[in-house]
Amino acid sequence: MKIILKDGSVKEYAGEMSVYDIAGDISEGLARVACTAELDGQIVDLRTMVSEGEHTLTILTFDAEEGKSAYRHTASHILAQAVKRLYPEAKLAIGPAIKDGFYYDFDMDSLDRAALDGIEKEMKKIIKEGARIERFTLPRKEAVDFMQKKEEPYKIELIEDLPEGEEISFYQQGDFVDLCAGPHLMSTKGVKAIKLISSSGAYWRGSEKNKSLTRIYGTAFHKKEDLNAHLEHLEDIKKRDHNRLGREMKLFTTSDIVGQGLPLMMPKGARILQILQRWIEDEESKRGYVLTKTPYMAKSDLFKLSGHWDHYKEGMFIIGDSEKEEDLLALRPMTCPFQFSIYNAEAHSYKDLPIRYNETSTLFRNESSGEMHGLIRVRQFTLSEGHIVCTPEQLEQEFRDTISLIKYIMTTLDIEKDITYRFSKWDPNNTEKYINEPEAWENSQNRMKEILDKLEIPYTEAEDEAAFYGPKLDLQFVNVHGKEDTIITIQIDFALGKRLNMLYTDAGGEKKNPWVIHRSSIGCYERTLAMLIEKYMGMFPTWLCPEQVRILPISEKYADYAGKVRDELLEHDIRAEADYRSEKIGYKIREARLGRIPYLLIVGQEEEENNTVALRSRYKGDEGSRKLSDFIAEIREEIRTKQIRKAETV
RNA sequence: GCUGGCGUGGCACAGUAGGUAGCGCACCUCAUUGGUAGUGAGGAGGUCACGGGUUCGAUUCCCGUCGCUAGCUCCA
Repeated sequence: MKIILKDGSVKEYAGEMSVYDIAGDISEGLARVACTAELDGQIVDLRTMVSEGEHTLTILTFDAEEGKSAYRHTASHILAQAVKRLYPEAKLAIGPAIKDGFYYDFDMDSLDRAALDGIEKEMKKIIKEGARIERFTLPRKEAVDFMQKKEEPYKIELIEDLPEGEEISFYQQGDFVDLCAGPHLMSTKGVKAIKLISSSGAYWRGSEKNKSLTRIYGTAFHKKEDLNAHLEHLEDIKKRDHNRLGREMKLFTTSDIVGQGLPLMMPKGARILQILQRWIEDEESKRGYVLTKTPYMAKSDLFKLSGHWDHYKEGMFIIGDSEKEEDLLALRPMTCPFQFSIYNAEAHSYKDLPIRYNETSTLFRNESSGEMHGLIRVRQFTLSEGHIVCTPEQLEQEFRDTISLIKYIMTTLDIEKDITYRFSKWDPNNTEKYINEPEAWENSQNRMKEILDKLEIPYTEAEDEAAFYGPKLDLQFVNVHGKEDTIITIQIDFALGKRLNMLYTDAGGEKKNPWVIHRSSIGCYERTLAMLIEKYMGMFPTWLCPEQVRILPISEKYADYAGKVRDELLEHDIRAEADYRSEKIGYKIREARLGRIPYLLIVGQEEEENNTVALRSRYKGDEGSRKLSDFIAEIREEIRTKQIRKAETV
């Protein structure tokens, strides 16, 4: 047979050979580090026998994504083996490789850190033993019998769910056998550096209706140094965690007695939200939006009409005694029905459309207790919420304009590279969650897809992620923990206009239901702030800083001048504080040192005499002395243009 | 909601194999200080989240509640 390697060179062999043996023939070193291979475009196990004929073959090592997967998947089997040795009664579920590591789910009691350490030790022992990993297959019936004998009910369920005719493969290392599609390394010895990270609960097959299993997370690297670097990196990114940084920077706090999911914005945090909100409201106004201000609650009748009562009741705070239902009020989880009521307060002609409503809208959602997280998942939040009411002909242009607004916001905040687009569609089988009008769903999803493709938006599609009334384009952000959240959303709504009987008169005098775009521009302010904290590690761009300049007199003698400088800055809308207490200089400049206050002005005799300031910035460090008026002009320009400057010194 | 972990002065943490608690930073007072967490002296601040149980005695052990947190599930 003829094997074409990735560098184009050709090897010829007589008779069948395994991928592993070919790797060994290329070089012994390559065989040692081989994790998996790509044979004729398919990822295959190293044990795969290559038949006669011409083939292309690339040996994949830990450096390749697929290699990492195979490597870590093998590590997960070692984990499973170790667990079975220490806890023979544990039942195996599944154990895949994931980004940066692997996990394995077991039906067993929960584990503490000491138990994890014990398992980790056993894993290292297994690696040292270096058992060969063998692959074999069984017919379905025998596979089930085999797992029955091993008393592995979850594995039996998995086998039974495999499509008829699919090859059922197993991997064995020593006395441990696992149902697995592979690929795997050739020996447990191949796994060099492992670490168990944590354990937690996880539902069997991801459904809360099923049994809760114990999941163990771990990671594995080819080199010890890389593992250590990764662990350090994990520690490092925790320092960006908005939940930690936001509290440390006194942006927000929480209180047991106030309640879960109800963060308290402290003066600095509130300041940032105010800056963002003013900016967004002004920007939207420039783009033809009109502001509304609607109630925080409404009679349940409104939500029954809108469909929220049927599709979103679980997520709502209901006020009043549910026994006397006619009197029930509910806090609003969304603004739509309110803005629609404003629309309905007058008669509309097609000439009025589009109408773009926006509101900085405080919303309430009764999230389950385990969902709350810092500023990212809360029970009360403020959304830059808007609804565009338009004709079918206007839909595309309005969608375009919405995207353009969002892009402007993301560019200004410098987060456009940090987000991904998700086209969220309904699931026709989930009739509980969605308004069941398949035709309307098809129609609006097609409409959205068409627009997205035209705008060349690089999106991924997601089933069963839509709103109950229509498809969404979600802008996704990944937080420091690697968890993805929606930061901004644009939705096409085919349903609520009809439900709430929204109408306009078209050119022919006919009454019609308009289309509605639900959209956020900057998202929910709390969540967006969380993202900005993590993005900037607390070093916000100057225009967003709650404190932009701090003035420090070198001795109390110059406190007056420091005060004068501060007043002058405040006069020019620059947020400045002066600190007279010279014994505090050291501590007070800590934040400036960390880059959280971008500018530090030091003043003494020389500065007072010449009306100058000695400037230190996070951008350039010691920038020397300059005229106060020059400094003011510079910083004002930076704030006005919302510059994103890169910190060169911190 | 589920499965873990955690909850000690404003913040970040020690500690107690059960005998009612400390450190650092911050805070207050005095002195000193012309240069980037300055120095010296002194001081205040905690019923160890809350409720119950076991015990002669609980911050420490057990149970419950609340909150924080990592996942899962669900969502902006």
